[in-house]
Amino acid sequence: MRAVSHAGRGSTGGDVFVGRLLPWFDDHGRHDLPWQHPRTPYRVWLSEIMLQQTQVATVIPYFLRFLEHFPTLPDLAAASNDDVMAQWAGLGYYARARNLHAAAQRCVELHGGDLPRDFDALLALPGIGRSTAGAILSQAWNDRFAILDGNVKRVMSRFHGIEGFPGLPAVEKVLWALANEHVSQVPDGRLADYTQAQMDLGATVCTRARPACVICPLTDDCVARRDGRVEQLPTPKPGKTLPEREATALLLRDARGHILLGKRPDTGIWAQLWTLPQADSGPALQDWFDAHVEGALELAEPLPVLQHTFSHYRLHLQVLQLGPVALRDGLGDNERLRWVAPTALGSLGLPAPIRKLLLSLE
DNA sequence: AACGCGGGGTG
DNA sequence: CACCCAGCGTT
Repeated sequence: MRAVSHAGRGSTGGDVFVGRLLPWFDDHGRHDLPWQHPRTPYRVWLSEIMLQQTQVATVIPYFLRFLEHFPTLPDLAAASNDDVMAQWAGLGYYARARNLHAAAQRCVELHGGDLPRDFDALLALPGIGRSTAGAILSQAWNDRFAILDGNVKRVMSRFHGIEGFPGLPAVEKVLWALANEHVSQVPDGRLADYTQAQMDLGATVCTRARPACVICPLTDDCVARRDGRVEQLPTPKPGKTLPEREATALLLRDARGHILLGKRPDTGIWAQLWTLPQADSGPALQDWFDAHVEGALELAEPLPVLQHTFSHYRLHLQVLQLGPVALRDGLGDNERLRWVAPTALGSLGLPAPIRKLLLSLE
């Protein structure tokens, strides 16, 4: 993939990502995690399953206790389901424990009581997906397989400046391609370290919040760092589509060119701010107009629809412009409704989109 | 493609 | 309190 040969390699042609990550891991990576000593397939597998969506500090005591109860894979396979679930209790995502137990039994039936050293055979075991299979093969046997977990997605997104939510299939495809390209450049015998190095970097340096770019070994070649987009990447999960609401507002002027503003109620959207008279529906707006204004609403000129996003809905606001008009007798110039000179708008509390609209018209 | 699973960290 | 995470299986 061209993106790698450009961004991932220095002028010498080596892979900068790999070349800087491995020495960093030797000096600053984590080398004393329980599943690293000894780094057997069974222990690596167990750790990888426990670490799915769960942090290292949480996993460690469970991992140690679990191994005391089930020292080997056949021990686990032979255990009762209740015993396995009891050892898992508190870790969450209990399907992981069910799958772990079932996979152990399958390994006894099909693979002589060991985990298979084969990507497709691992993938066929319940609870093992593409990333976990790669993690097991690379960590347990130094085989050349990439991983793509949350850490790697974050590191890759930043290092290569990849836009788009990493959960989207199209984005994930790009990230897998980058991960595969890098892993092809890792020296023989260092695949286990490389896999751990990526996770360590993501967990301790290239963190979700407040990444420590100053001490990052990749900082000189990181696209997000270069472009000042570290805080923006990876692109966050898109929020659920907000409900849409529509409303209509009136931009009324009097003979002096003053604009009619009303004060919002004490509660609700835009509470206590001054804004244009507004209604949720056409009839409601007509009613308000007839009660307050001398003139014909039909003559009002529609402005481009304003779009404003609140935390819980998106508002499309149709503003109708009309003037000059006068208020009916006895209305206006009080604490809830008044004519305001354009020059005085800046000193009132106006909702941001309304302020922007009014100032753009002057 | 979207969702459920679960407990813990984080702003 | 809302959001996110060392993912995977199901729908």
